[in-house]
Amino acid sequence: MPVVLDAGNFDLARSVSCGQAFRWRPIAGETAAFIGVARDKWDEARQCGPSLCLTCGEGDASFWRHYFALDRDYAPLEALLASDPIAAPCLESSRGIRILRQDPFETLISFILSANNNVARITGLVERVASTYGEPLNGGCFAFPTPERLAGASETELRSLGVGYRAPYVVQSACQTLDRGGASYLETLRSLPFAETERILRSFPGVGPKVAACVMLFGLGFDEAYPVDVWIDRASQALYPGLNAKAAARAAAERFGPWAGAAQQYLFHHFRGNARGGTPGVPPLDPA
DNA sequence: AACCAGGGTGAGC
DNA sequence: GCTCACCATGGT
Repeated sequence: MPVVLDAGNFDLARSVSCGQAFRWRPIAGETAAFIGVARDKWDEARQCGPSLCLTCGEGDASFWRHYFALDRDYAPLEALLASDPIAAPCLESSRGIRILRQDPFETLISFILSANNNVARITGLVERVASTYGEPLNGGCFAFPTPERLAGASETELRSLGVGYRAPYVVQSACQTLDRGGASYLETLRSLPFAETERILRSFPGVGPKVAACVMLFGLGFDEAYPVDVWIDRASQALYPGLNAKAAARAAAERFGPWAGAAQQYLFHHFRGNARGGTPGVPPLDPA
């Protein structure tokens, strides 16, 4: 029995394709329909106007409502962006994106793989890692591998999947997760202060400032985390033309406060989208 | 054929 | 504290 969730102006395609999650692929022959995996569940998701339609049973409805953050009102973010003449244009291209509530270990490994890489290739990497080491679910999907499984993976095999020089980072970070208590340890980071969580995450091999911010935002619920990659460098400097990249990013994060992470995602999607051909009818931000 | 992609590490300063 | 070469891989 399908489930229909009230989704407001939630945009499924944008939310699962904007580079925050790597486990959703479009269903051939349909528009705005995706099959994806989160934790130990897989599902088909379809945009049905202002609703999100799922093929799961009623018992999983609350899980997906939480995963897609349908319980949260994004009006304050939209107002914040609309009030800035530079940021306002990204509303047209990014409205409806929600920060998904993903599994911390999956985000940790996925964003270790993201280093100096691009979204399309990361998606393929994560998919191959999952199907090689993950538990098979129904529907031909695979759960993301456990820390135990990846801690025992061989670097040679990971390299054969295309992981490249990040292979030792994956194995060692999985080992370190295991040493500290497994996947549940990462969950405990939610209740720690921001700076303390960042410090701990950066002690994992392959985790620097950017990856730590992604894990905190996408996996641990730190809404004020503001991951800075090459696109956000450019976007931040468009917002603050006088400042260098680092100072501009700091100013932007402070300006958006508890909405910094979501604002970052809207900016990322807008800037990256413009570089990839743009959204028809939507003028680009001035990169200056 | 260089250059780029949701960067991090280690060496040298 | 800071900068910089280097790191695999595939697409343009």
